[in-house]
Amino acid sequence: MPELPEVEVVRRGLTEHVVGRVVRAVTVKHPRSVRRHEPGGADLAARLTGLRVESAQRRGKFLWLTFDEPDTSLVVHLGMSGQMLVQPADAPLEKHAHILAALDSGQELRFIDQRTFGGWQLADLVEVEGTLLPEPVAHIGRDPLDPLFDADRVVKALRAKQSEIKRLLLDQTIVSGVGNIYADEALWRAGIHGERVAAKLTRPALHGLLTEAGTVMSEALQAGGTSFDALYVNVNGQSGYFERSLNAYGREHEPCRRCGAPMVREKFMNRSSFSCPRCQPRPRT
DNA sequence: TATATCTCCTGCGGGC
DNA sequence: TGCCCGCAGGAGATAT
Repeated sequence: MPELPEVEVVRRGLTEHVVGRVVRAVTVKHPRSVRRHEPGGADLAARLTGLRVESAQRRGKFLWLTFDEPDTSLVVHLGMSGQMLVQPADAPLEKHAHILAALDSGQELRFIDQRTFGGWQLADLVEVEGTLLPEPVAHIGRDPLDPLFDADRVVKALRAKQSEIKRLLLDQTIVSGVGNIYADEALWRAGIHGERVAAKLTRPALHGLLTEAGTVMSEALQAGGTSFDALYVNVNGQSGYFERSLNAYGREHEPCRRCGAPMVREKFMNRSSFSCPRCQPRPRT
């Protein structure tokens, strides 16, 4: 499932294979994949055709391409199962290939998305605190790998919240890029239970948690991302290998790699959370 | 205003 | 074998 490291792997792949190329034609095969582009798939296809890709950028889990047409961007979110593949135009079509963009290189950029949570949309670029961002990304906070990430500011924002810390880690407007997997990993490394109320955590504890979030995602990025199945692959169709290094996520009943206690799985926000009951004690009620 | 919950979707695995 | 159900989860919409 694509989180920040996986999205960054895709961004790098796009930089290598798509930047500098001209879009020759676009085919939208599934309307849900362009549902956030309000004028519709035909408009998206018409406006993309003829543009030269100038850069591939990212904030958190949002990707976007910029073009030789100023102020225009193509925002891509991979959702839960999205892939961006660059294939020869005559390669067999993948089952869930929903958008095809023919490039002047003779290759095709394909958006493949089994669960259709992701999608493409064209958006204007707007300036936010000195940085140009697509309008749909303007409200997203900086991620821990961003050179301008301001940990003091994020800690201050967290300490003003009466909500559980894991819920806040997943709130992309506060700190972006963290999904369910890396939230559990960062909390395990920091020794904090996800249901602790943020406002009751100390500043050093929150700084430590943010540091761990950045560290775990950096390590995952070096490994090429996390992959549990065929749903996540990078722009070349290769899977990541970081799942071998996960300490919390998916390890129910397995011994904690720090203290040996059996890891537990709990329901939180309609999804699974994995933690060590000894290293990450639940908050006192 | 802040916080919590619901909804979208598809493939897989378990139970019967 | 085939059917049904629960599960996975990002982010916007809706409810409290």
